[in-house]
Amino acid sequence: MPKTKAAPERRSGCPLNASVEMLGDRWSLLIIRDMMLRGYQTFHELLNSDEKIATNILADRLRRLEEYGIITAEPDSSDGRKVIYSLTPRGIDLAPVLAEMVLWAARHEETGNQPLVDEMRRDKEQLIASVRQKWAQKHKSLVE
Amino acid sequence: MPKTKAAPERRSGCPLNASVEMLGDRWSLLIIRDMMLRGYQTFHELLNSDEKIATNILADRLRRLEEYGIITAEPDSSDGRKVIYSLTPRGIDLAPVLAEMVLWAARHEETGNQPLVDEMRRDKEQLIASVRQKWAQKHKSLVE
DNA sequence: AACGTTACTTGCAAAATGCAAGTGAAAACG
DNA sequence: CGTTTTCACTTGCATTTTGCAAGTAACGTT
Repeated sequence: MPKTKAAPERRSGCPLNASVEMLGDRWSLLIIRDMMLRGYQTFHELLNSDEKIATNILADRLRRLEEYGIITAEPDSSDGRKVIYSLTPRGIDLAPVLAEMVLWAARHEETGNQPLVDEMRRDKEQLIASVRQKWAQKHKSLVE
Repeated sequence: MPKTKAAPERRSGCPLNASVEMLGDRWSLLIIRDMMLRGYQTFHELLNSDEKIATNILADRLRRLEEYGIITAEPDSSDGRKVIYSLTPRGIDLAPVLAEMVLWAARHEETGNQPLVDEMRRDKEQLIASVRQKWAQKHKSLVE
């Protein structure tokens, strides 16, 4: 299995630094959240995020996430204009990171999206498992 | 006189967005890593991170992390030049987030700091517990 | 008093971000 | 068929953030 391709020079070899260089900005994890939890798969859908990302930034982040092997971009077979973005196994593996970040913020701060938080709190492992399963089905349906 | 905390209007109410707005940059989590795992507590120590942060950025991030209640800044009682930065309970609660980010990067990519990764893999909960305990002692020793 | 430490600040160039408008290809409509 | 709409971007430009080098004020050491 190919790991990452010739990586741009990292500031250090620490794995946390690797994560931060790939995901440490104000948008990447929100895009992954929308794909993972809301099932968004097109540029247009991702533009409608609650946080109102700009089109050039979204295009840039999708390009970077693809480079990092976190998502894939494939032309839609039934609509030549559309591009279907999908999480790779590597992207799906970010579910625990997202879960811990949601729980951390919710623990100390008044935030919205209480249903999500409650579900995370109630059974984090179960939710992560269901995300994996949902995406397994999505990949299957894209092939069929 | 410290700046008044102005209500930092959030882009959305999602708890993940709250986390990202507080921690979503290339330095904050690395600073927290150095405090949590290496026990760094002064400006000078934090400057010696593997990733070579600039002094103005470090000062700015420490200010922000304090505003968010993730760390505290107290003058050193035995050396008037020094400021002792400490993780608050809220900061310590970031241990699971750090752990998952380390494990994610290590799972799919060649990175260094293998001892840390191995320890995380072997027993994540145990490591998080030991971080909590280490910091409990540190707080006690600061009071005594 | 002179000198080194410590925790910053300041000035400035470079890069990243954000907004508005535009582009080109494909689909949908009439 | 021609026109309009949808879609996934790109481009231009102003603003903000970052990064580097240098400076500074307070304290501690000798």
